[in-house]
Amino acid sequence: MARHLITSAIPYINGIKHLGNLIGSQLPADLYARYLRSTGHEVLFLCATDEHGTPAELAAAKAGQPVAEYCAEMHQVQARIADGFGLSFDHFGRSSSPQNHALTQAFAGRLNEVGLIREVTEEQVYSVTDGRFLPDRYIEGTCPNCGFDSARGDQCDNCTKQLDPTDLIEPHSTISGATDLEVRATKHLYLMQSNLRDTLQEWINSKTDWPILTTSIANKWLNDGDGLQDRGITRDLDWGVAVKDGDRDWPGMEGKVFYVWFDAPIEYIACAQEWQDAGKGADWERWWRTDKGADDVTYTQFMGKDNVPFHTLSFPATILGSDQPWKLVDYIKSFNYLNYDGGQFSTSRGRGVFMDQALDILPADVWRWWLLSHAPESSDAEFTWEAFQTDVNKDLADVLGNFVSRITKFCRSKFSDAVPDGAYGPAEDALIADLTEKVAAYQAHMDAIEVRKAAAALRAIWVAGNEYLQAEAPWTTIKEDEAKAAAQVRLGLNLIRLYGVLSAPFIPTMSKTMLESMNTDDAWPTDIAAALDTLKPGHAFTVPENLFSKITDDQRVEWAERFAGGRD
RNA sequence: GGCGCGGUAGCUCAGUUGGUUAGAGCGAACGACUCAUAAUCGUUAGGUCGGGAGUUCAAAUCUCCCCCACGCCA
Repeated sequence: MARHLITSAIPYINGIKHLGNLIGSQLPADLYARYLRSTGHEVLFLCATDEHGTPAELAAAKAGQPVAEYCAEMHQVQARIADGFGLSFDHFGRSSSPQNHALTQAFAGRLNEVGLIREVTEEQVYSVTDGRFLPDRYIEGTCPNCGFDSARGDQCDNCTKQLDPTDLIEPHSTISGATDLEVRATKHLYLMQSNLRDTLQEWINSKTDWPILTTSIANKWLNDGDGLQDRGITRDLDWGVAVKDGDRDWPGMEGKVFYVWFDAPIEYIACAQEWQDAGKGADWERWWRTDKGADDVTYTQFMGKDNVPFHTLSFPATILGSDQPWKLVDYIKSFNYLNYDGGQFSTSRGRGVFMDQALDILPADVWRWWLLSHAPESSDAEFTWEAFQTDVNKDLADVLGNFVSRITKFCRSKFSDAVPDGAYGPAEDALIADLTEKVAAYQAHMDAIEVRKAAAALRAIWVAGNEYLQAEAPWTTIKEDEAKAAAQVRLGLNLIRLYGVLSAPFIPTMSKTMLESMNTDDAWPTDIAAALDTLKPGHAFTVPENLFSKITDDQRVEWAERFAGGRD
């Protein structure tokens, strides 16, 4: 029994995420959390919404709501959908929480105390009409290079030339369209990451067991060009964590907030405080402070590859820079992207399936199974409706669902709604030996967080049951030796229980149905022979409804059409 | 243009430190079975491992060059 802290990258607040976002961090994190809990470990699994920054302000304005209200509402929406997918967070927090505000300010104060903060005065574009400084990408104008009339302040999308907002001809605000822009001086705080370069490099170098994807991205940022650069950690915005030096005011920084990428990862820690304050647990520092019990915690982070630099460098720079005994991440599991039918998922164009839509058309377990068994671990992966249909129909309906169906219905028609009595023989012993190996392989992949391989191993365990039934053919056996057929059926019913237990991390709802039908517990097997002897003769069960109805060709065609693009 | 991850059977992917006839699932063909969601089980077919050169007794696996896809950055 060990202690595991697990966090998923925190999704941004403005809108509902698509399936690519889901499989990129929350879903595999949930798989791992569920597996560790099932196998008897102590787990704290945290996630939250990332609520600060300009996009949230603009989304709120578009919705005609105050930003705090908008965020509170969207947090509820995301929480409900996460629940629908069975994401078993111990707490789903908010980066806008009072806990995170205080902790973020405390970190900034501490970093200032140890001399890792410097003040920089820079020139930025200010929109008089909007009454605010504009980030580069909210300024558009004509490209001085190619004449494209919708070039953004940071880059021209037409000729790809990198720009400064001041380069643009006839620049205007994309928020209001205002043209009364002026350049004003403004002061910001920079985290001196360059001072921590060697420390970070040494730390990254020590992580020899991390995925190549993770370390290569980190090394690129550490060594590319002039190496790791100092980073601005404040912004001229209203919505965010007010810049303070601990709990004191920060002279000259009035009216400014911390950059969203400074406060968002700190929410991983603050979320544990929220978890405690919500009455769900106690002693949060036992998970986060190595001087207060967290020295035996294994901390695993899950995220998409776009988040890797912030988790391998920026956030560790905050932690290491503080020189305080905060828990550092032990393992980063990063994912590539899931593509949709030959292209990218697109939030702006509504291309692909979004989490709420997915739950509208099919049970969560179906999505969980397909996404996890195709997790983009080694490279980008591809979602197509054809593959989705054949894969889930085959795996969930034909291999697993039909197994449950055939054995329970056979038992009911030839025996009763109770486990029949019969002694196991050589064939059953052989299956037990085979499954002992297969379960060990499954667990090895789960321990290593090899998601696809674990799915394949689990499927092989399901298939073994069908192989056994086909070879032993109780429907034939029963004609000459009823006791032997009874043993075969008893084993089959016990297999349903075993499958229910082992499959729970992937398909928790179907697993629950299986276990409830078998009227049994969910104790993780340590000995397969014992596990397959759990349901004793006479144990009553019920024949469940089919676990999963297949996706029809008509449905596939309709959905492919519906999700091709055009969502608002 | 630079950098990064990839390019293995029709499809989706495995292939650990180079070593016997390159693997799995799906799909296909054929066969078996009939308890079951026309499900299941078995057998077979199919790849000059992106292209070229090199190192080696031996390369999908190492080196160099090139091509392609995707991504990041200038």
